[in-house]
Amino acid sequence: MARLSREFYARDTLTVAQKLLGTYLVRRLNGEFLVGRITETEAYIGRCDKACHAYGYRKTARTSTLFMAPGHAYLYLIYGMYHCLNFVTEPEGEPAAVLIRAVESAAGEETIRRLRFGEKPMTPYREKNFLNGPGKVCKGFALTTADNGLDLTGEELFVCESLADIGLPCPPPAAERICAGPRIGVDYAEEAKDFPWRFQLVKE
DNA sequence: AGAACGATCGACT
DNA sequence: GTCGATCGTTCTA
Repeated sequence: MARLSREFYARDTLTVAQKLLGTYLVRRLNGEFLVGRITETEAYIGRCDKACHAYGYRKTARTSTLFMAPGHAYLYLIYGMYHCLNFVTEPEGEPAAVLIRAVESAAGEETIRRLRFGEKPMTPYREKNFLNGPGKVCKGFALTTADNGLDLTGEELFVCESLADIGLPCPPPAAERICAGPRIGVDYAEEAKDFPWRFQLVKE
């Protein structure tokens, strides 16, 4: 199966964060493919970014994942009850990552719905708030700290450019552009709180 | 050992 | 718009 290579992730984090928009997150769970089209990302760069867990190259048990080779998954628990999915970027030794903030379901939707909402019926409210946040993405794709450190060049979790890469039909391309803005929930990060390092696809 | 806090979400006014 | 849930990580001592 064609998938993004380690070289894809080994680049500048701001580039990777933008290039990931429109690609497909693929999670293999019990033989089924759960797929989401990535629509929103944020960049975190340890070298210079006070919002990054590895700011100033701070290496602890948690941040050690950020020091792995590019193309690994960094998952952590936030607020005691949610998880966040990131992809490690930059050449190995530069701790940095891209946070996956939102996706649109593209395959395996039945399973994703059940993981996300249990047996609760869908409503317009739930439809609107399906996978539009980092904790929601992890819930819908059954990702937890148990998956921390997964190699994205492997079979369980990876990203591909096109649905054709995993043998699925491709929807027609939409008219979209990239919009940049400040990141969410990092008001404590002093000057870094205003960095325009959040990227999303918006319809024309 | 203890305390503070968080890259969030959903219920509620 | 506000607010509480809930617990691992990190820092201080």
